[in-house]
Amino acid sequence: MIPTIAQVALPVPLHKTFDYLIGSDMPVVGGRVRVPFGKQFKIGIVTALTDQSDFPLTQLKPINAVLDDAPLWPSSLYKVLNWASRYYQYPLGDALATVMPGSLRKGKPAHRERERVWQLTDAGKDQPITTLTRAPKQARILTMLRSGAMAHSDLLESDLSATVIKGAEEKGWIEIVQNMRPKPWTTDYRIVEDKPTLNHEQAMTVATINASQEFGCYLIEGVTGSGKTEVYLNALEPVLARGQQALILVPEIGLTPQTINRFKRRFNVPVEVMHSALNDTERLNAWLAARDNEAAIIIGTRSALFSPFKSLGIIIVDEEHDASYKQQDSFRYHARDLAVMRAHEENVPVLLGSATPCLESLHNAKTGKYHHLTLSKRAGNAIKAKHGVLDIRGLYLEAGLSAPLIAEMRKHLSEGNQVMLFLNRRGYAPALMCHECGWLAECKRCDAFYTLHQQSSELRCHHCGTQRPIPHQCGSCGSTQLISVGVGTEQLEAQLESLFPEFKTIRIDRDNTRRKGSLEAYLDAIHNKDYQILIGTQMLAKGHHFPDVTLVALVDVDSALFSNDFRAPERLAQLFVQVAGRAGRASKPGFVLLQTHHPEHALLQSLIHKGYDSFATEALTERQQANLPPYSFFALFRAEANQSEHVEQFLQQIRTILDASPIPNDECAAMGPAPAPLPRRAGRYRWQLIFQAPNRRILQQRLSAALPAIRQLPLSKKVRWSLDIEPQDMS
DNA sequence: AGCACGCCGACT
DNA sequence: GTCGGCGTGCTC
Repeated sequence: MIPTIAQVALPVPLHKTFDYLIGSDMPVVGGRVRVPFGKQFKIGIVTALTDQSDFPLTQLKPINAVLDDAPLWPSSLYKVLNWASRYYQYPLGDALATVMPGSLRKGKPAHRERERVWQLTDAGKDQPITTLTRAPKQARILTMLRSGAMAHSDLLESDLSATVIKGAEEKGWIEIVQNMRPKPWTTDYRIVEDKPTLNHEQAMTVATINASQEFGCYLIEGVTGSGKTEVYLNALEPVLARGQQALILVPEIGLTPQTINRFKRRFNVPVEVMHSALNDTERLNAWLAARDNEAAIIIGTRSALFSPFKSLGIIIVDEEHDASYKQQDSFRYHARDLAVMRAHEENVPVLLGSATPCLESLHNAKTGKYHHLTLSKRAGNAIKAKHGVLDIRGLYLEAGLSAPLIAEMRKHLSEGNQVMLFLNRRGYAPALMCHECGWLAECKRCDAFYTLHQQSSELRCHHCGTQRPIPHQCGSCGSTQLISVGVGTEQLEAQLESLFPEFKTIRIDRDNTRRKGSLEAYLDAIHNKDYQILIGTQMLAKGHHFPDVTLVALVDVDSALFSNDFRAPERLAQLFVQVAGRAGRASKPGFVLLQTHHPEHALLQSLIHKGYDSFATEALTERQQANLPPYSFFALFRAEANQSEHVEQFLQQIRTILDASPIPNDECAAMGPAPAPLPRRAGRYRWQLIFQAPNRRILQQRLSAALPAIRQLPLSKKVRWSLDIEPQDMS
C-alpha cells in the first residue's frame, strides 16, 4: 500500500481523527502536520497512514505542511499516551497537545535552536574601525568580535540590536560559526560525593531494587528520616553506570533547590528540571535534552512524566501519596498510575516512595502487585516524635484552642522553642451570623456562607471569589448584633497575639503567600527563629523541616473524621505523620497534639496508638466493606448549568444509558444523580453521578460503550459537564 | 474549541 | 434601516 491519506488527531474536543490527503512530503505516524481545519489551520499528530477514507475522497483537503520527519515520542511513550487518552476518556488530539511542550504545539521545530555564534570574516578583520565614526554600533560589533566569537544573545545584551548585527552580516564583516552539538551526557559520568554507608535495611532495599533491570513496581515505605533519598540515589547508580537515564517525579511543592541539588551533587551528570513555572523555551530545552540524551536525570512535577527519553532506565515517584499527581482539570490523569503504566511499557523498574503511602498503593503491595519494601530505622539524629490526643469535650475553647493546649504551648515557648498550629481554614471565621435571629450571611451565587476576613474587612466567598463589605445589620431582622461563627487561621492568629504578646506569630496560608518568593522568605524567617508561633494550612506540612519546633497541634481533626469525602481520614493520617516528621531533632524531640471531640474514634485510635500501617489496614477494611476504592473503581460525572432541572435530567439520562449497557453481571453500579457537595456555585447548579466498576478494564469498557450515546444527548450541549476517572477529590 | 450562520432587540 | 446578542451546527 502506498499511503495517500493521513489520519490526524487535532487539538479539538472531538473524539475522532480527521483524514487529509498526503502531498509530496510523506508524514510519519506520531509526527506533527499542519492542516486546514474549517476556516483555520491547526497542528495535529498523524495517527495512521492509509489509502482509504470513510469520508468522501473529493472533500478531503491536503496537508498544508509536514513538520516532523520522525515521531515526537518513542513508541513506548506513544502507547502510554494512547492508553491514557482512552482510559481517561480525553480526546487523543487534545491529550497529545497538552503533553507536548508549548513551542511544539505552536509548530516550532522539534530540535534545539542552535544558538548563532558570530565571528569576524576576513573582510571584517581588515576593516579599519576608525573609518566607522558614523556607524558607532557597527564599530562596536567589530571591536567586540576582535577578542573572539560571541553568541547572538550576548551581543543583544551588549545593547546591539538584531538589525545592527544583520547590517554587519550584510556588509560581509561577520559570519556565523556553527555551534557544536551538545554531547551525550554519558561521557563524564562518575560518582562525585562521598557516599554515606547504608544501614542494613537500606542496603537490603537497594539490593532488591537493583537485582533486576526489568519492570517491577517497588513501594518504598520509609518513615521520615529513614533515608529514602539515599535509596533513590543508590538505585540510580547502576542505571546511570549503564548509560541509561532516570526520571524522578516530585510533588509540586517538593521541587526545592535542596532536593535538586542532592541529585546534582552525587553524580557528575547533567540534570534537567521540569515544572510549571518554566517558559516555553526552557521547557522545550529540557524536553529535548531528555530525548536527545543530553540529560541523564530529569526531575520534575506531574507533567514531566511525559518527557521522551533516549534510553530510560528507571522511574521514581517521590511522595507517591501526594494529591498533586492527579491533574484536577481538562486531562485528568494520575501521574503515579501512568508512571507505573509507563515503566511496564518500557520494561524498567518504578519506585514509589512515601512515609505514608496511599491506600491504593498499600493495597497493591498487600496483594502482591507491588514489592513492599520498608525502611523503619531512622538514620543519624532523627528521632520519633511523641504524640497525644486532647479530649476537648466540654472544654471552653478560645479561638478553637483548649486550655490544656494553651498551657502546653506556653511550656514549649518558655523553653525557647517554636510551636506550630495546623488549621485548614483560611480567613477569620467561616461564617457571619445574626445573634438575634440566627441569619447567616450567604453568598448569593453559591450555596455557601461567606467567610469573614477581618484583615481586609470584607466577606469573601471561597467558592466563587466574590467579595463584599461586612454588613452592619442582619439581612433578615435588621439587628446590629452580628457575630462570627467558627475559627479560621486569621482569628487564630489574632487570638494568639493577645494570648502570647511576648512571642511573635506568623500565619502562612494562600492569603499571604500569593506573592512569588514570599513563602521562602517566611520559611527563612522561621528558621532564623524570628517567629515563635507558626500557624498554617496544609501548605506548611510539606517539604520543610523545622528543628526548633517542638510542639505541633492539629487544632481541628473532627471535620476530617466526619467528612463526606471518604478519603478525608486518609489525608488526616498522612498530615499527622508528615507533621510529626517535620518537627524536632535528637536533642529536642517533637510532640504532636490533636484536639478532638471524638478521642474514641476507631481510626484515630489506631493511628495514634499503632501507627500509620495499622490505621491503613483498618481503613482498608472499612473501604472493602463499603466497596470503595481500591476495592472498586469510580468514575465521576460532574455537570452544571443555570437551570437545575437540565443538569439533573442530563445525568439521569446518562444513568439510563449506563444502566442499559451490555455485559451482564459485571458488578457495576451507578449512584445518583445527586446534588454536588456544593450544589450551587457562581450561580450555576451542580449535580454529580458516580459510576462504580470492579476493575479498570470493566470501567473503561462500560464508559467507552456509553459515551458516544451520552455525547449525542441534546442536553450535553446545554450543560457544562466533565468526566473524572478515578477522582481524587469528590467535590 | 473556534468560527460561521442565523434570527430577534436597541441604536446611529 | 444596521450592530450585535448568543443558540446551533460543522470542522476531513
